[in-house]
Amino acid sequence: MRAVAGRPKLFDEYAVIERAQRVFWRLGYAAASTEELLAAMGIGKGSFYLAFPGGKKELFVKTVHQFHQATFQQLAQRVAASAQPLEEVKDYFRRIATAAPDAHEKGCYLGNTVVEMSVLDPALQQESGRLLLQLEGLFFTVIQQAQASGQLTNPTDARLLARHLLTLWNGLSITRRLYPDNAQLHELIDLQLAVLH
Amino acid sequence: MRAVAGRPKLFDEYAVIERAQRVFWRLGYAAASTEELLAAMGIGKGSFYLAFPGGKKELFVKTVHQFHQATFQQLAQRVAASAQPLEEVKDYFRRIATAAPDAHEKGCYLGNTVVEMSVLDPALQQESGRLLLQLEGLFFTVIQQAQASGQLTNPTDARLLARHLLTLWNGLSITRRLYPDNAQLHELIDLQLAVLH
DNA sequence: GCCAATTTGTACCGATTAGTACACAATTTA
DNA sequence: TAAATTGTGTACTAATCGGTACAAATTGGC
Repeated sequence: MRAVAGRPKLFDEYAVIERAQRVFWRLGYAAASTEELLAAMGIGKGSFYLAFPGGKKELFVKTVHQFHQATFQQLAQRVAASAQPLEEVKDYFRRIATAAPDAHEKGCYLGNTVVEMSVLDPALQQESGRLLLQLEGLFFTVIQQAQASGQLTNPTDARLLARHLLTLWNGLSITRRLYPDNAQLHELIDLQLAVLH
Repeated sequence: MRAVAGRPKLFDEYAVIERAQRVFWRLGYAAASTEELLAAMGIGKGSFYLAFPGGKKELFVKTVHQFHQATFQQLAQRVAASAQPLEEVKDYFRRIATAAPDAHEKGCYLGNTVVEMSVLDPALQQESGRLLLQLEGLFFTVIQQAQASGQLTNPTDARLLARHLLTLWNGLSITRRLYPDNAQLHELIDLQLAVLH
C-alpha cells in the first residue's frame, strides 16, 4: 500500500474501538460520556471526530460490530473445528458459570443494547437483534447436524431448540446479575441444557 | 381523617405515579425527561417537587414499587384462589404470547431496570433484582406444593425449577423483542414449560 | 375577614454534554 | 525546502436537563 501524505495516526483504530467497547459495556450507551470514552481510548477530541465523524453513535455502532465479529467468529471456529460441535455450544453456556463476578454484572453486550436502544435508536436495536439472531442461526446449524448424525436424539424441531438456547442466553444475561454464585448458575445451566440429549 | 388547612391537591398520587410508570417503561429512566414525565402526569414542577422531594429518582423508585405491588399481588391472588396453582403460573407465561405487539417491545419493567441501573444506581438495581427474586419465590412455593400434591411429577429440586422459570421470564423479556410473532412465542414458551410435568 | 398552612405555576440557574472551530504539528511528494 | 495533506490538542458553543426560588392561589381554623 502506497504511503499517503500527511501526519500518520498515533493510534490503532481497532484497539481504540475495543477500549471504548469496554466502557460502553460497563456503563451503557447513554451513561458513557465522550470525556470518559476519550480518556479510555487515549485520544483527543480532534482525532476522535476526524476518525468517527458520526461521533459517539458511530463509535458505538462500531463497537457493537467489532464485538460481535470477535465473539461470534470465535465460537464459529470452535464449532467448525470440533468433532462434537454440540458439546462446544454447551461449553459456551457452561463457561458463563466460570466467569469472574464482575462479568456477571455487565450481562450480554448485545442484549443490553437491545434493551437500551429500544427508543434511543430503533434501527440500532434491530441491528443488535439481528446479530443475536445470527447466534441463534449458529445454534440451529449445530443442532440440526447433531440430530442428523444421531448425536442428539431429541426430535424437537431444531429451529425451536435454537430459539430455546437464545432465550436461555438472554435470560442468563439478566439472571446472572441476580445470582453472584457460580455454583448455582452451573446447576441452572445444566438443567436448561438437559433438553439437548 | 381530619382535614388539614391549606390548598388541596389537584391530583391523585397513585394515578400520577402510574402515568409516570408508563413513560418510564416506554423510554427507560435516563431517556425520560422530567418535562415529558410532567406532561404525562399532568402536573407542574411546583407540585412535582413538593410531592416528590427526591425528584426524578424518587418518582422512579415509586413507579417500580407500585408496579411490582400491582402485578405481583395480582398473580399471587390468582394462585391463591386456584385449585391448580401451577396452571396459573403456566398461564402467566402463556399470556405473553397473546400480548399486543407494542407490549413485546417494552420487555419487563423490572428486568429493564436491572439492566439500566447497573451503574446508574446499584442500590436500585439490587432492589429491582430483589423484587424479581420475590417472583421466583412465588414460583418456588407453587412448584413445591405441586410436587407435594403429586400434580407435578418432575422430582427436580423446586428451587432449581423456580430459578429456571425466572430465567425463562427474563429471557423472554428480551427474546420477545426479537420475534414480533405470537405464534412462534407460544411454541417457545410451551417447550420451556414442558419441564413442569 | 384574616392568618397559617399547603399547593400550584413560572421564571430562572448551574452543570453537564455532545459537538465544532481552528491553530498547530507531522509526514509525503515534488 | 516548499507545498499539500492528514492528524492532534484546545478553546469554545449551543442546547438540554434536573432542580430551585418564589410569588400567587386555595383551603381550614379562628
